[in-house]
Amino acid sequence: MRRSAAGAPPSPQLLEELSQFFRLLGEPARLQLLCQLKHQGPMDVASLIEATGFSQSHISRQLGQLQRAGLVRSVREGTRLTYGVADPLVHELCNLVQGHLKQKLEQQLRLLQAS
Amino acid sequence: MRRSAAGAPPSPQLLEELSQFFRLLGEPARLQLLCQLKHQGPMDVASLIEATGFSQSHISRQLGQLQRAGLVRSVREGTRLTYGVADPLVHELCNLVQGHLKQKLEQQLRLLQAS
DNA sequence: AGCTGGTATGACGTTAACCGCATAAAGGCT
DNA sequence: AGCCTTTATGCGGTTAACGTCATACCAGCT
Repeated sequence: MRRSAAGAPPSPQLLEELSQFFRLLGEPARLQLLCQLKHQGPMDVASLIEATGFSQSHISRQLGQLQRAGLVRSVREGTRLTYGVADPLVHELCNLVQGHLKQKLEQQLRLLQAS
Repeated sequence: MRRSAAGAPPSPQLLEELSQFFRLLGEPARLQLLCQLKHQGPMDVASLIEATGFSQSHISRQLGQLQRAGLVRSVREGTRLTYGVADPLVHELCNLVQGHLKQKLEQQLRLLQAS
């Protein structure tokens, strides 16, 4: 067992899928929609428009992508759709990254205080 | 305590930083470099060029971004630099997402078999 | 059926990111 | 000092994604 070598090298295809997923969260608008849904619970599109100020078509596109990725699920209520988070994954990811960002800032603080 | 409402609503600034971080991993080239370093351990730039086929300037730029994000750290060895992963975070993130992708595929399989 | 409210989608301008080429900057030699 | 090797950076073309407008689609109602 080699040191520092973890698992198998990821195939190009997996690499592409992983980066494609991360790219979804790399767009502030989509991340905002996800956080909004996480924070407020399921919402219909009209509420999302009101909450974010985005246009209807924009929201529809973003939610479509998120739904295809399995992050969000829609339920019909009469003529309108209500969207909700379908997987807590995003929340966990954000928490992990947030912890990393915090650590980085603390480190920078220590460097400044040491000078 | 409200149901389905987790934590505070993320500030626009945090949202931007989070998405910026995810955008780093949204580029296949960067993710490949990270995985390469994770898999092989620390490597110098020449080895990375050989392993990935990317141009020197390209690699330098990507590693620069990753280093500013605190994901990678460089050590001078004479005239050349050796880069290594500075945070296991990316590995954890990829594992989480990979699990999600797997689950999604299994679900699609079940849907096909049910038809 | 037609009509209305709600959502998705084709087309398109605009912005941002990638990526390579050439070159500058930095460190190590004689 | 000069020279060479290695890495970083300004510049520019190209590609991909965003975001809007207009429009098509879809479900429910009279």
